[in-house]
Amino acid sequence: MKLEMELKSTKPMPARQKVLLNILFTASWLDCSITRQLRPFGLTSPQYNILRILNGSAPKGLSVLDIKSRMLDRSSNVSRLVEKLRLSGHLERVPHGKDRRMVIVTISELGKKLLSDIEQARFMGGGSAGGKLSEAEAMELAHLLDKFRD
Amino acid sequence: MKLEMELKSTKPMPARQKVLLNILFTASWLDCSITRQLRPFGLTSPQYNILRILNGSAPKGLSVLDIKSRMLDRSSNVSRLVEKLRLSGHLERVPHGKDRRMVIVTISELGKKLLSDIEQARFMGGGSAGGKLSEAEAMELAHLLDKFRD
DNA sequence: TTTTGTTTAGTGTTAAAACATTTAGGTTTG
DNA sequence: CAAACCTAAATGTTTTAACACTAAACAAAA
Repeated sequence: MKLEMELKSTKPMPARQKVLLNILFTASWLDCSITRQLRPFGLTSPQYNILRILNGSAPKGLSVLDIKSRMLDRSSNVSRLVEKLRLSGHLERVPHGKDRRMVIVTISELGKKLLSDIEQARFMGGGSAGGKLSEAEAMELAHLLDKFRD
Repeated sequence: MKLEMELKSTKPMPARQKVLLNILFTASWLDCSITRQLRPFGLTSPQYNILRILNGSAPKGLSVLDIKSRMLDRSSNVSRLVEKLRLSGHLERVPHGKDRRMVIVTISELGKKLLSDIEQARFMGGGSAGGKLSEAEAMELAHLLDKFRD
């Protein structure tokens, strides 16, 4: 559905403002959908984000700051999120050998299994967001978003 | 900067997944920028959203549910946000004549003034996000986002 | 009319975000 | 070396989000 419909906007809007609202609205819509998909697995979306980052850099781990710098939401409190995931057994924390201020965080086998379970549920659910977009359109969209942030 | 750079992503990603991450990242970036701009005015971004919705439908007011259905983030607790804005004098609440369950919310003069102050500060700051996009690109981006949600 | 169900707004509670601050370890410089 | 400074992680505190639930008013039907 078009944004104007979604927001029941009456008056016409300048294109740049429409884009701005559309980005915020689409992201909220998407995050809501992701949250719903993650719920049965007991994960929040920032937690999921961390697990995927760690999985991507496995078997090497990352420091807390390295994780933060790779997150979608840079205002996340990584220390507390990591502690939660450690308590649930999805990652491990080991002190850094050289610099004892740092902590190296690594995804555990249980964490990897959870990620693959989620992947599979998504595949089964078929609900892949953005499915209406062609490959070329997806690339164009990503490019325009990059340009938007410039 | 390109998304891969921002997220320090090493491995190549399928286009649709890249779009997904890009939408979430861009929205978080944008929301952070808006929050920073609103801070001096003592407004949060959902509060600002409500004031703009009410301003758009002034002089007629809207019910709490009508406001909610027009918000960017549909999970907002409009009752509490409205109460906050009422306490700060930026809007007014009057019970609906016919249906006493409803409350009609209207932006106040103070609320209108606040919006125009914010508008002006933005214009002065010059920091209009998406400034690098041409009119045509902005329209294309909005269209692709609409299609993404389909 | 009374019962049943529905809609609208508000509330209660828990968890998480936002933001500053602290603690501890490391680095640099006098 | 010691003092000042910087960096990484954790913590404290306040506000807000998330979610279910309640209360009141309306609507419909028996």
